[in-house]
Amino acid sequence: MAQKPTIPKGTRDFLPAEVAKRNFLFDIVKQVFARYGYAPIQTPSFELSSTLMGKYGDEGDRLIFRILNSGEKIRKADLEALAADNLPRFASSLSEKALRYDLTVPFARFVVQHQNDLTFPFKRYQIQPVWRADRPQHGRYQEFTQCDVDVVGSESLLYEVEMIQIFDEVLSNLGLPGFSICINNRKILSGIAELIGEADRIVDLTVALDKLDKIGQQGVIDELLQKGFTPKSIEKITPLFALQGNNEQKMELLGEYLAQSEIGQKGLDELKVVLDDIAALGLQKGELIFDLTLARGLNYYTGAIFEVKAHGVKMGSICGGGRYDDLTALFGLKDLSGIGISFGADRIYDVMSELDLFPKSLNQTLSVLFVNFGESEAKHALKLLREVRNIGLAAELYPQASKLQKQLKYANDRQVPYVVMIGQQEAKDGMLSLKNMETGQQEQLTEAEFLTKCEQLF
RNA sequence: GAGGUUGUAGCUCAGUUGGUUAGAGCGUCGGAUUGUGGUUCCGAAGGUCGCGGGUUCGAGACCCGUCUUCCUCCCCA
Repeated sequence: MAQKPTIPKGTRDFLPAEVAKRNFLFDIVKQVFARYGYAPIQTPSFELSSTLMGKYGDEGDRLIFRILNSGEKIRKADLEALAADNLPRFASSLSEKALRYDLTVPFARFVVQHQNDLTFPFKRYQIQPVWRADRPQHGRYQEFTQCDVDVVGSESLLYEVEMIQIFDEVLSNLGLPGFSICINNRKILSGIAELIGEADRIVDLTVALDKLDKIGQQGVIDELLQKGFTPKSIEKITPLFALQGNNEQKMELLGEYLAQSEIGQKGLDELKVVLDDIAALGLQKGELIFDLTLARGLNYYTGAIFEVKAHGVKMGSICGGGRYDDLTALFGLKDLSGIGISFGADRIYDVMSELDLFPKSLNQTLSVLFVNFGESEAKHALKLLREVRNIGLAAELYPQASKLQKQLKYANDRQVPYVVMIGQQEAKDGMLSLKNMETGQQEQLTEAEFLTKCEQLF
C-alpha cells in the first residue's frame, strides 16, 4: 500500500463545512472594511528577500520562509560564508525571494511603487495568507490568513479612532460576546526609556515590560538586569509597576511621571484624544483598555499600538496593529505616515468554533434534490431542475437510479431540506411528490405549484 | 532557535514484564426494507502499528535517527 500522504506541519486542509464558515467570517470582515471606505488590493505571495528582511526585528527575520534559488542560480552559493560559519550570509546567497511574513510591509512596498497611481490618504484592505516558520501550537500555524486594513498619507488621529471602531464592529458582528482592545503608544514607551537614561534600548525595555503580567515585577527586573540595564535605571522604572486603576487614573499618574519627557507627553496627548473620542462614541461589545505593558515586537511602529484579546478562551491575541511613520521611508518615500490593523482570521475562527458562534445553516449547500428513478424519469426531472436553478436555488439530480434509501440518506447527509420525487406515473400526470426532510411530511403538487413554492423559498 | 510530548483501521482510542493470528467504539459498505432518510437488528470490508536503522531466537512495545502532533519558552495572528 502506498504511504499515507501528509501535509507540512502548521498547514491545514479545509473541508467544505470549514470553508463555508471561513467565508462567513471573511464576508463580515469585508463588509465592514468596505463600509469604512477601504478598497481591496492583492500582492504576490512572495517578495524579494530584501523587501522583507530587517523589517520585523531579529526574531521576525528568523521566522521568514525563504525560497531556495532554482536552477543555475544555486551556483551563486557563498561557500566562503559557509566555511566562515556565517550562516545568515550563506542563507542569503542561496535565496533571493521569501514568502510574505505579513501584509503590512508588502503594502508599504506597494504604496511606494504605485505612488503616482494612488490618491492619498490611501485606504486599502487585503485578505491573503501569510507564512511564518514558527513552531506550530494551539492557534499558531505556519500558513494563516490575515485581514488587514491600512491607511497611509495622513497623521490624523481620526484614523486611530476609526481602527478601534473597525475592531469593535467586525468582532461584534461576528458575534463575539466580549473582547478587550488594548491600546498603548510607542511614544510613551520612548519617553520612559528616555527618562531612565536608556533611550537606545527601547526594544529590550518594552519586550521585558510586555511580560509583566506573565512573569511579574521581579521577573521583569531580572530580565532587565540580565540585558545589562543598570540597577539605577531599573529603580526609576519601579513607579510604573504600581500603575493601576481605570484608563484615566493610569494616564494621570503617567502624566506626572513623564512630565520631563517631551515625546512621552506627546504620546500621552495622542492617547487622550483617542480615548476621549471613543468614550464619546461608545463601543458595541469591545472594551478599550490602556495597557502600558503592551509593546509589540514589530519594530516599525511609532505611535499608537493595538492588540485585541477575546474573552472566555485561552488564545493569544486575535488582532494587532498600530501606527508607523517611517515604513514607506524604508522604500524611499518619506513623510507618509500610516496606520493599520490586522485580524487573525484563523485564530478568530478557532475562537468562534470554541464558543460555537457560527450559524448552523452554513452547511446547507443544496436546497433541492431530485430523486433519480431511472433514465426516462431523470430526463423529465432534468427540465424541472433547470427551472429551479433559474429561480436561484441550489438543486441537483442524483446521478444514478440507486435505491431510494440511499438517495435519501445522501440528502440527509448533505442537509438538503427538500427532496423531489417524480416517478413514471407522476411524470405523465405532470405531478410530483415534495418531501420536507425536516418534518418528514410529503405533499403532491403540480409542477407549477412546485415552482411557485421554490420562488417563495428563494 | 531551546526543552518536553505524541503517532496503532477513515475517525477516537485500548494493547500487561518484549512471546503465536493486533482489538473496541464510531464511520463506511451490504442485508433485514425492489418508492421513503435521521432510530434498531444482522453481516462484511478495512492495519508493512508514522518512516528508516539497530538490539533480540522473537519488537506495536526497548535503543538511535528522522518526520509529525500537542505543550512550555521565544515570538506572534
